[in-house]
Amino acid sequence: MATRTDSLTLEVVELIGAVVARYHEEYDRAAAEHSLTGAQARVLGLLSLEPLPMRKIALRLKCEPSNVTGIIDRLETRGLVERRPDPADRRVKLAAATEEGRRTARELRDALDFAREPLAGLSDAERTVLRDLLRRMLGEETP
Amino acid sequence: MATRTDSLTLEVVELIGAVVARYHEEYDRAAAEHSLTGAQARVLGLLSLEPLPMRKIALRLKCEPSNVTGIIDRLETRGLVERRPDPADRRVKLAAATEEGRRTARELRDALDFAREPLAGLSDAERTVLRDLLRRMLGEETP
DNA sequence: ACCGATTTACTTGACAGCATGAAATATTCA
DNA sequence: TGAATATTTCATGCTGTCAAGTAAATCGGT
Repeated sequence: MATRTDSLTLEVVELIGAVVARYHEEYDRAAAEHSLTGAQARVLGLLSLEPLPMRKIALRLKCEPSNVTGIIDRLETRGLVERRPDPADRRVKLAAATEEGRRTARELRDALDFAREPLAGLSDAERTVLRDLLRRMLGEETP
Repeated sequence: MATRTDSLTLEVVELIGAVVARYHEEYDRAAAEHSLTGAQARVLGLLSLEPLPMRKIALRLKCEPSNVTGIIDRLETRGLVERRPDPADRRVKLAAATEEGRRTARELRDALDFAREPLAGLSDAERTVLRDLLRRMLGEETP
């Protein structure tokens, strides 16, 4: 298709690349302020909502379960996360954020300027348009 | 500010997170098809446009120069990149894509479906709107 | 114009984190 | 009992940082 060579599409792709870079910068910067890596911050964010079995963390991160072991190890060492047995299945271990972990996750969310700064210049109407375009891009038809 | 708690903004931020995840999936998948890591693919893409001194690669990647040494080492081992002296300054080494490197970079770009698939559902008018919104988000006022 | 001190470019080595894959253990389920 | 599942451990490779080292350019004072 002509899609690839068309200059408008190329520019949009380039802009998306810039957004991706910016997103990571902000995310890693916010994480580093709490001496966390990006991966640790991401997992802590997940666990601040609900405890999860290791297996499901791996699914969300799209990585091997053996990798999650190490990430949870580091968070656990720092007292941000704890492992609990799952009463329903003694094979699984639930990773849960501790009180301190939840607090850190909250501070992390608050420190993430990405939500505020770049979007601040857009009106509500523009954000709605952007939301709908992104939804369509991602193939989730507007419900 | 109310910006953070407003649900429209939150949804847009979440969608951007999804775009970021999708972007990486596609990028890493395309790179893996050529047995390259994401970082290697990124550097090869840069060098396929023009040779660059190690220092500038580090600037573009926002990482330490010592890190670039290893990435270029691996690409050089595979014959995709070569180091050349800079005639103007004997301290600097220019990394340049070889013929095979440029070919791989081209195949990589062609295999990157991100440009086609998610944008394919959008009309030209919609892409223009998206482009302008992204530009404003990134703070580059439309020239 | 020269020379020593500083700065710049790159590399090396040590170390931590993320990621994979294979093998081991414990538990569940058919 | 035997197959499947959840987690961990181990070996390995890549990315990233930082500190130290080498080589080359540049600057300032004479």
